[in-house]
Amino acid sequence: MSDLSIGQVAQRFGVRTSAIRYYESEGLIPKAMRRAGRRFYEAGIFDHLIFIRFALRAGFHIGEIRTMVRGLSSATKPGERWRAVADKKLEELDRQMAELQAKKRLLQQLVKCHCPDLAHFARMQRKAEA
Amino acid sequence: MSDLSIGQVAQRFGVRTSAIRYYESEGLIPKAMRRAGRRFYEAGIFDHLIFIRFALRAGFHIGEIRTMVRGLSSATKPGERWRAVADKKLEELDRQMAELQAKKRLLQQLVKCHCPDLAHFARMQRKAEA
DNA sequence: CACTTGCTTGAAGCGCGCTTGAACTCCAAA
DNA sequence: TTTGGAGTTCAAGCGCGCTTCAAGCAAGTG
Repeated sequence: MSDLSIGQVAQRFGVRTSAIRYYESEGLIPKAMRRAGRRFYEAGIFDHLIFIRFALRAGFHIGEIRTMVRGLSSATKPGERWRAVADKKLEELDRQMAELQAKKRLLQQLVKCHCPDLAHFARMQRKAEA
Repeated sequence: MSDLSIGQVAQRFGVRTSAIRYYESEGLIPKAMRRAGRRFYEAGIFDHLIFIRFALRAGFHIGEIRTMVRGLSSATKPGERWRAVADKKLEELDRQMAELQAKKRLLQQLVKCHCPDLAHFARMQRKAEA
């Protein structure tokens, strides 16, 4: 049988075995078949892993990924259902962008101010707040 | 005496007492004077708290803030020493921005693809990687 | 047979900015 | 007096995406 052990899958894909077991425990990949208690995988597992890697890189959390792959057995096409999730995530990323911009603005204040001491800085802040 | 208890400071500034104790334990604010074992503060404490709040909002970690306030007793002006730290943080924020942009690009792929199933998505990904 | 290697499970650890809890002290009001 | 509220310290908890550890089992090799 050309089935792969968890170690082989992990090595080929470039993750640790612990990660794969974790994905299984979290329901991101189907339960592997067992032989003598050990997990064995068919080539299709890589499709799942590719999706997980993609989704993590795109900023999805484990729970969101679970939601996306759980729906795989449903009638509608994955692409359709994923779009809604992706759109929400895009909004979230935009919020994070705005936060980063806000931080940059603050930092530029700090760079501009040649503060002689804490009290001076605090007065400046209080003025800015008001 | 018009000194403030930790509860009064916390309420006026809008944080919990536990946060103030934590800042003290981490060396972000000077050790408060004690009366019968309890902390009492002068008005100057707010300058410190304002700086901490500002720095946290700007994305600094506790350790970085400690570095910034520890240097307060040094000869050079705070503004001067802070600038170097702020510049490094600005670079870090730019890296984070780039990461966010990368995530957005990935998400847009997902939105564009009307994937009929996982295998289709995986093939697409493999092609994109190559 | 022993030994090694890779696997199994469940539980605990990580970093970080606090919060929460347990067990205690101190002071003021009823 | 007793009750309550606010303070003290130290230790543990949180979330999250795994990793690491402990203790043991299965299969192949000498």
